[in-house]
Amino acid sequence: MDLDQPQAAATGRAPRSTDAVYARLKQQILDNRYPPGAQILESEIAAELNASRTPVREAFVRLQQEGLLEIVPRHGVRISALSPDDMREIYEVLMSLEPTAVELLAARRPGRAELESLIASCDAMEAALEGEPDLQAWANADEAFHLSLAKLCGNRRLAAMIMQVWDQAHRARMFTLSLRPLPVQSTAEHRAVLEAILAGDVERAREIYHAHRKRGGRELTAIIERHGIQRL
Amino acid sequence: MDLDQPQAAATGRAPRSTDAVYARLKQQILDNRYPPGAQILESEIAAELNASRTPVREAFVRLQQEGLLEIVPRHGVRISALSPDDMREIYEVLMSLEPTAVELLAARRPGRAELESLIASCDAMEAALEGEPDLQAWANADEAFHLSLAKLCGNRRLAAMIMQVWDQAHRARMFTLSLRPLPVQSTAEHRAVLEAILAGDVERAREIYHAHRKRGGRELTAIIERHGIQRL
DNA sequence: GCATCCAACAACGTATACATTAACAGATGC
DNA sequence: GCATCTGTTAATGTATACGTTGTTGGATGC
Repeated sequence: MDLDQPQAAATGRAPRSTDAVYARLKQQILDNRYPPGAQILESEIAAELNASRTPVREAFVRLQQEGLLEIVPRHGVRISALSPDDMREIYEVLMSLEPTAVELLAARRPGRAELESLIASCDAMEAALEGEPDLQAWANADEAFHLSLAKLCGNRRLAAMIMQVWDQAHRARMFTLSLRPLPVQSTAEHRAVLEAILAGDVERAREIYHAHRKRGGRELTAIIERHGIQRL
Repeated sequence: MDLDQPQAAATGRAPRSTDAVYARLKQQILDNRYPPGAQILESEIAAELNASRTPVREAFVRLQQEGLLEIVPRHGVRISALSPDDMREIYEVLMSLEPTAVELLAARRPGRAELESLIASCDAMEAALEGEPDLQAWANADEAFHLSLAKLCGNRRLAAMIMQVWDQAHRARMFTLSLRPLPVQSTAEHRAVLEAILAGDVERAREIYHAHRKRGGRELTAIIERHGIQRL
């Protein structure tokens, strides 16, 4: 759990190959460009990204600790594949951390200005469902909402942890996006949380958020079971 | 957040220098052998542990993501120094995660056998306060209790996160150990949590644990303020 | 005397070389 | 024909070499 972006955009600093490899590799994993469970060699990535094995190894270590891949000694790395049990773990963690983040934020009594990114995300989610639904846009706004909230809570450790498990679940969310019912209720819940924060109603904000996560977890579990998905 | 011990005791496996460096360095940091905020060079550690810079760098990356040190580009690493604000963050995270862990454990209705390590820790805490108090023994038992609980909750991600922030706060706990009142109430609270788990009373277990953490946080904050501690 | 500039050096970031290990294939013995 | 053993090979883990960067100390100019 590093608290800052891993030395990424340190302006002016000489750009480090390690950071570039890390960023690109992470993006490719999140974009599902490697099948879950895939075995990859250091030299493959090194060749693909025009770097030597050294920065690649360093990126592997970072990504392993973020739970996106697993270093298999003497055999390169295996891209993480989430089991239904992993999804349960992730949702349990989020059901614990996210309501806390909301609570901390609401207790600060932030003004509209500070919540601008949340408001924008809410607007974007609602807009994405008007007329022809744009699920991809909705998912982006949903993600933006949750990550903004994590960042705004005033606890960098909490934020880093939320973002970490969120990333782990990213591929699963994208996969189930089109399998779940239109996220109308979810969108409404986001708006309700936002209102509660603005009203400074700490307890209500926490409640709604917890229910939101709980419902989301149930929905996802149902989809996974219904489709008999074992790993993703 | 790696879920397993970082390839440490993979029996039979050829021992990796990286793991040895990682383990020793981590232990030395937790033992406060480096002053908080200390700047250390790769070559110093390499010489001290009879390894080359390569495994040292890898260990640095792991420890940075655990929040025990910070890699300062071109300047080696700086051992983390906790500010009062950091302590607030850590306690907020623990107040969120640990009650969840207790809840998950209690909901499983575990038998006495499964809770043996918790029972032993409770006994040890009580024993440490009988007669001449042995604060070090008490602290060890306290730590054992909390870490056992994390491991028993059935969620590896949750457990890893708890252990991570717990490690971050380790030095601060050791420092304040002799400055706080005799942890009689804390010991009683542990026993009460254990009883609640055995009784399968999920809600009560969560409540007690949350209150326990809250009180601990207040106590620590008070000590920090009273002594005007800025970094540790 | 003080600020500035330059040069030497020290440490890092990356590439590469070397040692080690595990898998695989071919050969050998039964 | 099948199992086993061994030599080869490929990929990792570690050490080292090299280029780059940031710092420090001294000399120079005002």
